[in-house]
Formats: sequence, structure tokens, C-alpha cells
Amino acid sequence: MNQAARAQRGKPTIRDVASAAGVSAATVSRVINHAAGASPSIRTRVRAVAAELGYQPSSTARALATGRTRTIEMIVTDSCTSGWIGAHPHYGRVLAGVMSALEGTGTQLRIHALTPDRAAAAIDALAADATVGALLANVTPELATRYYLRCRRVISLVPTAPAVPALEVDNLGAVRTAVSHLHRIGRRRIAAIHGPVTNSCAAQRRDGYRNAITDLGLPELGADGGFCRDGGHDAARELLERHPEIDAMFVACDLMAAGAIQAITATGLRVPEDVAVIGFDDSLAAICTNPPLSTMRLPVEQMAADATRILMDGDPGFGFRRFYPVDLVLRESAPERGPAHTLRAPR
Amino acid sequence: MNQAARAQRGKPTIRDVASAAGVSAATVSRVINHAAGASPSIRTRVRAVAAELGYQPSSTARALATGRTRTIEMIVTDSCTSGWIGAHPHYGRVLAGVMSALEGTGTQLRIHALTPDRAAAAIDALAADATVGALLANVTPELATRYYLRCRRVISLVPTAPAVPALEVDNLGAVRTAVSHLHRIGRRRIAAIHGPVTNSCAAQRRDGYRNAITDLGLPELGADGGFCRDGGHDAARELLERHPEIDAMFVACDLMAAGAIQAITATGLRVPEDVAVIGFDDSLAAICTNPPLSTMRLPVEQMAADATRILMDGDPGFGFRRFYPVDLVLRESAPERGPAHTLRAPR
DNA sequence: ATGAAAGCGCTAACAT
DNA sequence: ATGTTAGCGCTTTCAT
Repeated sequence: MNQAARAQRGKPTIRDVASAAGVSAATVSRVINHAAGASPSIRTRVRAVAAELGYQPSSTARALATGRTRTIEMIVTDSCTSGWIGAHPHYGRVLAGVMSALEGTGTQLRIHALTPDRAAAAIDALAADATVGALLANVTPELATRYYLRCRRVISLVPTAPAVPALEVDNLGAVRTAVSHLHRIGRRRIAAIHGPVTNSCAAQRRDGYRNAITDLGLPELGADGGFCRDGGHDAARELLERHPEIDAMFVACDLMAAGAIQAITATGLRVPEDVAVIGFDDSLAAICTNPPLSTMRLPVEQMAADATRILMDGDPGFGFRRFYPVDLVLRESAPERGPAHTLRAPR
Repeated sequence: MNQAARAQRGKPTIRDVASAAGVSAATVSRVINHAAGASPSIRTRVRAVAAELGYQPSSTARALATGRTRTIEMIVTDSCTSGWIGAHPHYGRVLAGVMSALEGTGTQLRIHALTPDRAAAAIDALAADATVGALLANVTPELATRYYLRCRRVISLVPTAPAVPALEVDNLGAVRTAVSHLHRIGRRRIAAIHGPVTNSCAAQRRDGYRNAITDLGLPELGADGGFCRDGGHDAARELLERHPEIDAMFVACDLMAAGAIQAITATGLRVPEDVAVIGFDDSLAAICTNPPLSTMRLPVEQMAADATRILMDGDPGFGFRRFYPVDLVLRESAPERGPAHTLRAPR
């Protein structure tokens, strides 16, 4: 017998329960799985014995026998340096959504942060496990496709390859909403702080800004912030140096917007009187800034919970799509009718 | 044969690789596990065949055979209403630390948010799985003990029962450092915003504040903020209404401090000139506030990574303890030598 | 309604 | 160095 496996002894197995209850293992299995084919009297006896022995079924053995692991994989591509999963409040909301959908289902959640160098091999290994499915929180279209080719039970929370099932939001429309709002409250020099070019969401928001600003006949004023606070801070400072006339900023994520607000006030300008700011996400960062941040709210928990349920329901189908709204949440950094916009002399 | 298991067919097994390579399954096992007892020529042949067939070992079968699941469990007690794991940036740091320690080890991470009603049953089930061990991110001493009695491979990141292995920080000393700093920069009406009474960390920080404030001969001024932004905001507003003379606040977590800063500035007071603020954690919230938050930095990633490695090394031993420093990080909300404290007339 | 038996895919003694 | 064999704990036919 295997030594390691023997070490696990002491824990009662289904056979221990069976013999103690004077029935077969098959019957115990039927009872603990609430399956048909066991008389009420035996059911109660088996349950009593199981409880007395402190029997806990082995999910591993069960998984091997059924060919199915009751696990959802959440996968995020993590560039080792920035440590996204910890450094970005977005994932907290994803996690919350998944956990709420999983509650009471007996399904477990595994988290995988893929570093670029190991990503392909990791995807192959993950797709081989017969899990409930994979939730791609921030995976490139290429890797998403790679997973999909090996296992269909997968769904992406970001824009991805056509074949791969995904939940989508109208990033372009959302940015238009944000920029239009800034325009409506009288701003005419609306800059943008963009996310990383490699990120598909960031790319869409960048395009959205360009479309909106062009349609309004306003000048395009953009800088890159890399989806992190420091990037947002530096981008805002740079923008204000180069273009002191800026009176509003659209920032592609709240974390960058927090940095931007700090940079703006550090130059002596006021938010929103001198520079109005609209962020994106409605993450924790949005309620920590001062003033609180107006932002485009992504229904992240809802999306994550839906994605989880869709996976539990089976293969979503080739190219599955579901769309979600993005709503403008007005707080003080860009209010509906706040303090009048103060015209200021060029510095 | 089991139907579900048969459905998993198509995926090549170790026996498929063995017969295709003209060797036994045992040999294939030795090769893929880098175990001794296989000639170089056979190794390369087996590897080639495995790659050609797209063979991926089943972690489930492996786990059953070895009696060991290569999984770390991270457990957090989650009151369904507040959704802590998503709503508190602290867990992002924990996650980042665990993931970094896990990288390249082939060990997986599972996340469990226990709701109070199911917690005991869930703990029993989790402790029965022969995993690498459990990381208790925010689990009460009672539940921690329950787990420990069933499985020794467990470690807590918060103060817990004496028997249960744990990593600890000197919460009391840290609060003393914070309060002393506020005193040193001239503040004499130092209020506190506390965390939930049920939380062991919060309890220690509460005690720390009382000790420090008593030793300094200053009046105790406290309110409860529940470890969330809104609570911090409301507590600060209430404190300022009842005690307009307050010139500093020690806030037991950064998220509450973010709310507190918003409440303070909303009353027309300035941070730090009128009211200095020191938070706790150095989470994402600390760098999103305006002005940026001075705070007591917990080495969370380090602790989480160490805890993970300790579990991978085996049973930490009865009552295992390791201590970590908490450092004062000075930012603008309570600078070392910032703008002079402005005395102001009672309102 | 119940039990016997045959695996699920892998590992690890034990032979050779 | 390599193969044979016997499980790990459970589920699921197939008999009875």
C-alpha cells in the first residue's frame, strides 16, 4: 500500500461507515448523495453512524470516480512585477461576485495568477483538469483561445477572441457618456489618462475617448497611466504641465484617477472647480478619494456571479455573449450641478 | 465503467503514453515526476510521446494515489452582508503574498469565504481534505481551534487561540507609535475610530489606543467605524460634532481613514493642518486618499508568503508563533514636520 | 431496496 | 533500470 496514502488513515472511509452500519458501501454512497434506492430506516442509521464516526467524504476520490472536480478556476494574467491581483481593487469585486454565486453550491474556487513566461503551460494543465470551468478575469485573447481549444467550459470577463464565451460591456459607449457629461457641465479641454496598450479594456476605452472627443470637435489630450495609482498621478501632472488649460479629465480606471486627483490638487488646482474628474470601474478607490470620485460603474459582482452560474450550467456555447450596462455614478469630482466651473487665467 | 468518468475519455492517460512509448505506466510515472530509475534514452522517448499525445497528468488521480492534494486553503470568515473579501483591500495584499510564494511550486490556492451559519460544517469538511494546509486570514479563535483539532497544518494571520500556529504583529505597540507621533507633532486631542468589537485585531488596537492615551494623560475620544469607509466617515463626523476640539485621529484601518478624511474636509477643516490622521494597514486605500495617508504599515504580503511557505514545510508545531514589525509610514495626512498645527477657535 | 464488482488515473512497493 | 501488482476512496453499473 502507498505510504503517503496510508498516512491518511485514521480518517474513516465510506467502507468504515458501511461496515459499522451493517450495509454496503454502495448504500452509504446513495445516502450521502441523496440518491434514490435506500429505505428511510437505513438512511437514518447510516447518517447516524457517519456522524458518530465523523466521516467526511473525500472530494478527491469522488472527483476521480465521477470524472468531475467541483471547482471553478479563476485565471488572471499577472505580470510578476506589478502583482495585479493584489494591487488592483477590481479583482476584489470579481472575487466577491464569484463567492456569492458559489455559496451553498459545494463548488470551490481556485485562483491562478499566470506569469507571462509560464502562462501557456499553465493554461494547458488547467484545461486538462475536469473542473466546472474557468473564469478568465484578465486573460489575453490568445491564451483564452488556447484554453477554449482544450476545454469549452470557459468564459471571459474582458473582450476576447470571437469563439470564446464572454460577458461584455460597452466600453466605447461608456466613455462617450463620461466625456459627454464633462462637456455638458461646461468643460472644453477634456484630457484622458489611458490604461496599458496591451489590455483589451484599456484599448476600447482609449478608442472611445478618441471617438467622443473628435465628435465634439475638441482637442485630443492623452497620456498613459498603466492602470496604477502612480501612473495616474504622473500622467495627470504631466498633462497639466503641458496643457495648463485642461479643465477635465477622463481617467480609464479609478485607481489612476485617485492618483490624478492628488496630482491636480498638489498643483494648487481644485477638483472639481478647476478640473473635473471622471474615473472608471467604481472600485474601492472611487470612494477613498477626496473629493469622492464620479465614475463609470461596471457591474462587476453581477458579471462575475453570472459567469460563475453560466459555467455551472455547462458549456455556454461557441461565441456566447451577454451584455451589461455601464452607469455613470455622480459624486463630487464631477457633479451634475456642482460649483460653477471657474474660468482661470493661463498660468 | 462510470459514465461520467468515461466522458472524460479522449484525454490520454498515463497508460496511453506507456503503450505508445512501449514502456510500463510506472516508467512513465517516474519520468514525469523526475524520479530516479529511468534511462536517459527512455526519458526522452517518453517525454516526446507525452508531448505528441498532449498528455496532461490528472492532479485528481495523483492526489488520490499520494493521499495529498497540492492545495493551500485560504479561509476568511465573511459576513454575507458586508462581503469582506471584496470590500476590504487588505485581502488583496494577502492574496498577492500567497500567490508569490506559490509561484512555481505547482501548488494551487483555494479561497473560502465562510458565512457564520455554515462555518462549522465547512471547517470540518475542509480539515478533512488532505491539503497542504489552511491559511486563516480572518477566522475566530473558536473556528481556528476547531480546524486545528482536525488538522494541524494550519496557520492564522490574526490573533488566535494559543494552540493554533499564528503570525503576529504588535498591534498594541503599533498604536502607541501612531498616537505618540501625533502627540509629538503637537496634537493634544487625539480621537480614535475603532474596528468591530468581534475582530481580534480591532480589539487589540482599541486596547492600544486606550493604553497610549492614558499614559499621555489625554482624554479618550472614541467611536466605532466597523472597518468600512462609511463607518469611518460617519464616526469622524460624529466625533467632530461632539468634540470640535479634536486635532488628530487614529483610525484602526485605512479604509475607515479614507472616509474620515472626507468627513473632516467636508466640515471645512483641513488635513493635516486642523486634524492630522493616521491609519492602519497601508492598504490601497492609503494611497488613494487626499492628502495621502500616514499609516501603520503591516507587512501583509511578507506574512502571507511566509505563512504559505511554513505550511508547505509541514506542521508548524503546537502554538507556533512568529512576529512581524509594524512601521509608521509618513505621508501628508500626518507628516513629520509638515505645516504647523493651526490652533483654531472652538466652533 | 440492497450488494458485489469493476473501475476512475495515478503512485509506490516489490520483483526481476 | 524496468515491469507487475495492488491499491488510494469513491461511484455506478449490474445482479439479486
